[in-house]
Amino acid sequence: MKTQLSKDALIGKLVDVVYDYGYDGTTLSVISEATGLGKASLYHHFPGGKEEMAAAVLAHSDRWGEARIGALLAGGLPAEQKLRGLFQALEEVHTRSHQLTLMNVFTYGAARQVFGAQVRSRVRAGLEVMAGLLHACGIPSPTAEARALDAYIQIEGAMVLARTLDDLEVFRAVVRRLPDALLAPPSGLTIDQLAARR
Amino acid sequence: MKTQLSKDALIGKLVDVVYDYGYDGTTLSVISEATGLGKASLYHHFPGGKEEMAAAVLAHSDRWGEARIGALLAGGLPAEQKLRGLFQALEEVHTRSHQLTLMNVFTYGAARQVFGAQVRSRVRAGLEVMAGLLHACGIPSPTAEARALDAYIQIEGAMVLARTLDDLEVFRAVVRRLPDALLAPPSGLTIDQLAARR
DNA sequence: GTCTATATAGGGATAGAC
DNA sequence: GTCTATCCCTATATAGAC
Repeated sequence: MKTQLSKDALIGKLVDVVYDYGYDGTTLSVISEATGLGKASLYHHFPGGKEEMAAAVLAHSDRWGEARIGALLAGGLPAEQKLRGLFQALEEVHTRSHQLTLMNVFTYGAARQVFGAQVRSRVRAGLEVMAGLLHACGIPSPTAEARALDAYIQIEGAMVLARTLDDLEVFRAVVRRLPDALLAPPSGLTIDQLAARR
Repeated sequence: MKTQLSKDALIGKLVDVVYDYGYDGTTLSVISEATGLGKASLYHHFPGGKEEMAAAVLAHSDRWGEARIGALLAGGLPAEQKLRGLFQALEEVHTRSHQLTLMNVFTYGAARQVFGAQVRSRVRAGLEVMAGLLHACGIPSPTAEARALDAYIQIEGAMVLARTLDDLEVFRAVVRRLPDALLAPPSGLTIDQLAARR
């Protein structure tokens, strides 16, 4: 058979594996089993081997961002709806309680040397996008940047706790309450009023 | 020579390596280089091999908790000082911007099967301790539990972002502002007033 | 308690048939 | 485009000398 799996489907499997096992834990044997392809076939698609496969995972994340988030930002919605849509998109891609993130796959060990800088620049770009949205929602500039960083911290932390406690709800609750918390007027609601809004 | 490195010092090296490389990335070669011991010597100290070495890292974390946190909790300080001391202890152990955490080493891939449940129970215990302290500080019970979970989320998330951005300050800022945020009266300060207190 | 040497398995990677 | 077979290297682990 020429093709059992489209390139996109192949990369999709790759993404799942990497986010389950981490970079070092993702062996060619694991990929082979997950995709149904032999090791040599994997090298046909990715001559650069494991490193190129990991790069494909990163590139997949980029494409997803450009498609899903880019379309959202380019659309005619008001800034607040864009921000809320962003968190909705986030909830859509994190569906398993275990499941790592870019930041928890590529920022330590062997992967850090190769991909650390790339991940950093993507995160920085993401922080700017979120701060920009908050600014467009009326949050003054220094506060907007601080809240964007806080948002990332809480998102990543929620994923870590969800994985550790094996409870996806931990992540969902945070993602759902964050938009209101971020959009609160600079001297508005108390943290508990915000928590009660969940 | 009989002993170049005490068992405690040996485990200390082990801890550093595991928190730098993750479970899969921590190879015996890396450990050997970090400790100056040959592989066979490592097996003398840990007959169970890599798994026992990882278990020693977990046990080290337990001992640290019992010593550093246990003493704090057993002491005669008021609850608020105990809580603040807890965050101070946290800042003491996280000294490098890269550096993983228990939750980011043992909760995925091969390690998850072996150590996932242990880490989960330790985190649950930690959550109870923190909620108990908050309760003792006058935070009513459902709020205390929610804030304890939020604290863990922000701590872990801050470590992830600090590692990704290679900036330890990200972590430090969160750890320093958290005590005030957690101790705020249930309908007290706004989130920005809290942020301004950093 | 540490070492050298070695056994065995699995990792990444390639050649070449189909 | 996928496979089988194979290569080399590293990983974990052990035996036995010192």
